[in-house]
Amino acid sequence: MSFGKGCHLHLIDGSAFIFRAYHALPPLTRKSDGLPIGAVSGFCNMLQRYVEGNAGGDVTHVAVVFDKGSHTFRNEMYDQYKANRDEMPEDLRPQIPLTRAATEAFNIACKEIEGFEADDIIATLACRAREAGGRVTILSSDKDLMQLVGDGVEMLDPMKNRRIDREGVLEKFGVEPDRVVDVQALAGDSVDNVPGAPGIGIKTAALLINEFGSLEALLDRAEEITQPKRRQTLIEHRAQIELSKRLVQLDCGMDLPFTLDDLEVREPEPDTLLGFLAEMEFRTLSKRIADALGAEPPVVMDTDPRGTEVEGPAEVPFTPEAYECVRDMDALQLWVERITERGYVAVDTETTGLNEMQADLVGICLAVEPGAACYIPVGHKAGGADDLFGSYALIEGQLALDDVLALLKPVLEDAAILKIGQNMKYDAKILARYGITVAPIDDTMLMSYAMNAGLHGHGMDALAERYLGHTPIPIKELIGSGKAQITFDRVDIDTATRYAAEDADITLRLWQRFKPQLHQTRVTTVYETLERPLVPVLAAMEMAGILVDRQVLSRMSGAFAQKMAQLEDEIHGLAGEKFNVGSPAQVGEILFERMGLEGGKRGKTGKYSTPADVLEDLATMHDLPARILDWRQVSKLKSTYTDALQDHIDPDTGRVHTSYLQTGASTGRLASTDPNLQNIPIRSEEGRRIREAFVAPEGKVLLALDYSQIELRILAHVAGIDALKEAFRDGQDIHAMTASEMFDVPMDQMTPDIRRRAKAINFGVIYGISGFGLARNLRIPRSEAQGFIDRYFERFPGIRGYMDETIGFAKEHGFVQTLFGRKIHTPEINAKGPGAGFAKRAAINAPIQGTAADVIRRAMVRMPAAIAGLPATMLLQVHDELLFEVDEEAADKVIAVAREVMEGAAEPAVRLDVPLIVDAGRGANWAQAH
DNA sequence: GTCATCACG
DNA sequence: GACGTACGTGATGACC
Repeated sequence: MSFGKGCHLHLIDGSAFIFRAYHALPPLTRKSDGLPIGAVSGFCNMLQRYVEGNAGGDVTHVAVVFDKGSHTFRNEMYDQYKANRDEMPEDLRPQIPLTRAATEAFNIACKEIEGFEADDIIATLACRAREAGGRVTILSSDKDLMQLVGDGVEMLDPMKNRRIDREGVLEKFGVEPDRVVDVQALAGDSVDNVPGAPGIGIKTAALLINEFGSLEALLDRAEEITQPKRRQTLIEHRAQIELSKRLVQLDCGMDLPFTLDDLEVREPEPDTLLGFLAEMEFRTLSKRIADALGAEPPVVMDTDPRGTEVEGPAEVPFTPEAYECVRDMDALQLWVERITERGYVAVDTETTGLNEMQADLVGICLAVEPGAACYIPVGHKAGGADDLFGSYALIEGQLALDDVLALLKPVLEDAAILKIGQNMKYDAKILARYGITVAPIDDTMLMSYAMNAGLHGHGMDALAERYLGHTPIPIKELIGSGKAQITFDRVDIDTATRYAAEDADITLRLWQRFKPQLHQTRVTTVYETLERPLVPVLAAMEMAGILVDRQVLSRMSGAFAQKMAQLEDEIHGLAGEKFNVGSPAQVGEILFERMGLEGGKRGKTGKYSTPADVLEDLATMHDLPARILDWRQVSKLKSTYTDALQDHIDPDTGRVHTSYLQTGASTGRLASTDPNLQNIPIRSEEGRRIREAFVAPEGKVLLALDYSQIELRILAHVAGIDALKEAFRDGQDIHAMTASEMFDVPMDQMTPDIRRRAKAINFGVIYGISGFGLARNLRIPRSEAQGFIDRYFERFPGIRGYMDETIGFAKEHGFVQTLFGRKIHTPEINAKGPGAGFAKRAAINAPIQGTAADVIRRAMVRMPAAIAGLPATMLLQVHDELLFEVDEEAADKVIAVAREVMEGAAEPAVRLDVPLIVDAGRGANWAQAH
């Protein structure tokens, strides 16, 4: 129904509801984890009473409106606005987002707009509804809203159940509703810290307004006032009074990203609502609402006295003995039928190792419902030590691998059957080597990451423990650890069945739990666009690998070994004794005790600390620390790169296959392991040469495309820094521009040193700058560094605001968000002590780093389709860079296509105020491509 | 296994 | 007024 005559709109002041609920109830906590939940409970009860009370009434549209952000346009006018408000109580803060979730669960429109008070949204909606000819009831007792009353707009105090109409307002303010702001402007408001006119309260104000007709008339004709004191006050404080009026005047003309029609009353969806209530563990309310909806009351988890969750009666217990070991094709066929009927299955593979390029399949597990899981052994072996040839033979009674795969392949590739895994990339890569392309997939690890990044890890053991109250069988119990470790194919089949099938069972249970939560926590888009589709892309990159020239590395290793030996002799000579240069403890001992150099600081283990910057300072006084630094550099390059990389060259492909952790970094960045190809040296000339070992095969070239200054560009956008935006749009040297602005040096007189300082500050801002950090980085006194920062904030206003808003948001919600909606939780943000400093800086950095990470993820997801048909393969991602291997002739074409994808990756979801620019290079090796 | 160090963005 | 600080990662060798 389109909103118009005959419609009745209810506007609920959500923030007022929350505070009422909070103060009305004792501090309840959720049993299972101690989460404070009192206000949410009260809030839900109020919503339920509201819904019951209006059943069958004439209300056609309704919205619950909340405040959002601590900084509003009123703070721009008057920085003291609401400045005397107490901090939100610690135990209320985590409940705030839950009240939003509660509103959604009741299927009531939930509205909030960053940087606006609920009152302004309510005012705008009320005005629009009135203009459209409808009726409005505002459920609140806030006197600030009384200015809206009249012409079909009423208020209702939900606590006292008292209507407030024109008479009610007259009674309270002594004037008509349209003059309420005038009275408030004069009387001020100590709660909101609106100054008003000193010495004038509501009574006097009403008297004056009624006499002169309006505030403006009163102020213009203030000379006519007979009482000298009053006259003087009004004349003297005219500006303050006018400011007060602007502060109390509600904004009826906001731009809203929704219409009245969007607020139409909707029936709650029983599953969603009851699911939410069960999650909150509200037993009584769940029952009441289930009755009202005519639905089954949900099972609410119960807890034991230690606070760990145990399953409610409806949960299926874990019974490893019940898992089926599939040993004949008929049994397997039955599983295929069960899966096909259901349309989804949890899958887990067991292999001989963790390297997907080398490991062999040992067995496959399937689960279709809690407790119903099977294990299909295909590669268990026995024999060995006592065997004449030291070889192993397949154990009897297992299905043939080929038969199993032939039967499962159609299921695993069936577009109508969802395959659920925990870290599905691993299983997909294994199965890919057996000719199976697993799709479509869901991944519980990624679901957990999308919902809870920053809160906890996302490995299966941690998730099972936390969400199922179950400790899985540790793999160590099967294969041992250390030197005595065996491979999974040597594990006894019955034992393997209990362990392996349990993993599939757990995965299925986690999936059932997480699936509805994605929506409730509003990360469905993140999961569906940034996580799920990335899995096959990363799998393909990892399997492609990059060609590494062993000879180049080996030669470098040799040269490094010589150099180290030389340096070692020199170092021992300078020190006058032999010691282990690789031992920081011994280095500290030599430098600070034997040689008596100044400035030794002990770390928490009591040993001297000898990091590079300390040694660099000492290097001005003595040759020894300088040589130690040289040694360390060479040692690092040799051990971590030229030696270790050779061990990672795959014997079959001759290439290096890294593994990307999609859930490794809380910000949304990837992490690379085994080996880490995201930290190959580039900054030092010597280290950079290691990149010459990363090569393209004959006839091909490597392409490197990297985003230029992406994090600074995102900062300019999110903090709304016009000067930075303009500089980026004009393609200026951003650090030089910053330097020019800060140090008043014209661009044509810029020196490298001034630019260097500005660059450090630009980066510092992204990291949540501190005077201490900048001072250390630039090696200048702390006071000077602080001066730079102050000037930066002065010259680029908006940065400060961004930082404060971000920290405020984190304190209120417990997380921050990227432009694409990724959540990064900041559980330490309300801690006190040094942890709070860390958390604040991390909170400032996370949306910037995370948005950049989202952008390149979007580019990666789109890339395969964009370069399909071109002779090109995407090989590596290094945070802001993508590396490709392409046929030489196609290089130009691929650069053009890939650049377009990368530069347009934010769109259409986000339209940045600054262009994203991608630089490209090509060459026979990675060093040249840069 | 933890710490210190250092490689990258 | 003191605290103790740049953000995010992974690999290595030393040492317990």
